[in-house]
Amino acid sequence: MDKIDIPKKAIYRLSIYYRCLQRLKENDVETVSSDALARAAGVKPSQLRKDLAYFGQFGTRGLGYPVEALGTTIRETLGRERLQPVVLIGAGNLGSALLRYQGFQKEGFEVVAAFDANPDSARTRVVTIPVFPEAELDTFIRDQTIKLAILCVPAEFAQAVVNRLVAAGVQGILNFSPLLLEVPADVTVNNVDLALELEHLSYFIR
Amino acid sequence: MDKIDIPKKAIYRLSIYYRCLQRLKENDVETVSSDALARAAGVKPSQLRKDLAYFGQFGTRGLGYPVEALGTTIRETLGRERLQPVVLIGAGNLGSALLRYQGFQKEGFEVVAAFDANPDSARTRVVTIPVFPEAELDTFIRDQTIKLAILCVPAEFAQAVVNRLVAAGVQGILNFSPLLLEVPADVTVNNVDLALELEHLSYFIR
DNA sequence: AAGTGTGAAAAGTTTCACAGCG
DNA sequence: CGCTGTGAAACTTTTCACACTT
Repeated sequence: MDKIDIPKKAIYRLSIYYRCLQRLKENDVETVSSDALARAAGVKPSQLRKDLAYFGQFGTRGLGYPVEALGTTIRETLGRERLQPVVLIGAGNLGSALLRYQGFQKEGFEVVAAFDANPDSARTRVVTIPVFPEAELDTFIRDQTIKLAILCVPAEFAQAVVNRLVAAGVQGILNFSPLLLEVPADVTVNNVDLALELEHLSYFIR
Repeated sequence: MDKIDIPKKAIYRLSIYYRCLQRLKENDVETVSSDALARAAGVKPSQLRKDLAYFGQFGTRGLGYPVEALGTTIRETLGRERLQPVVLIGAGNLGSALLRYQGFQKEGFEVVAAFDANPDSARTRVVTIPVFPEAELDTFIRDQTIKLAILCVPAEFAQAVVNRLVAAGVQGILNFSPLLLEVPADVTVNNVDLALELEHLSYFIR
């Protein structure tokens, strides 16, 4: 894998480009210039071209990029050729909202199961995704070879749950606990820290 | 304001340091070295020192940083001396979960009101924060001089709502719509794009 | 002529190493 | 002596400018 020298931020942008390409495809656009796609994605054209160049040559000089083919390539690059199953741990307030959130399915992720210390609680009954007791987490992940997990448990349990997830084979964790998680180098953690984001904003208002 | 040449990422880290300092304070620690605080925050000691140096000199050589005083300074730097009122727009699935989310209050933000096209919907009844019809948004923000908003409306309405927020005086927006928002230069938008974060992870699993 | 691909410059950020202070 | 503050070096990422292809 020569993923080493590609800026991490470029990977994020790839997802954004992919979304824009999908919209273009829906509108039956066949070709798009770096200029137009960059504007849609909110980046500079030169950056878009540089980002795409990390993965190969996709454009035709004088013409632009083929919408469909570029979309497919990015999809494959992101490892999204096939539907990724995801589990969610902690179906509390935020967790159960995420279970109902349509954005994940819309982008082609399937939340196949949720786990909670108290699976019968009122909140979890609303959703159609099955909620299992937390104890079954390890075997489920192993049996279904799940690689992605969304973590919504209270901060004090987060590290313990992460250790179990990692041991069971999870390689990517979307973490909503405001906490620094310790994981081996081959596991990626993405932190979504809502209070932190709000705090960051408050610096910029005068 | 000489906020110009401070790395944006340093601002994020400031919030993290602040949290760590709060924990230390709770444990009655009076002084902390850059080494210890950096480890708690998950950064290199040299980076911590550099970050703090952007704002002045707070440490005592040979000793470390005073926990309480440094906390206060960071708090002021982040513009958090006083409780910041926040409004939330769009009390749907995700929005109403955020209304119930305790993390914001825990970090000293008060979500004072929510607005929704359909304020009487079942979901919004659970929460104690008042949910007003969307039409009252503009006057409320103006009257209460609200500067921060959390945006959870469906993507197709997001830009229109943002225009109203900005016109009413909002300067910071925490945006949960997977959409590029257009705002004037003096308004800051923080995007939390959940599907994007998951997609990003899927690149790193093999 | 239009628009990509890319080396090189610029800008931004992190890390180092050590002088200097308590 | 211990630990901060900081200039300079190293590294990363973005932007530019233009050669090159269709």
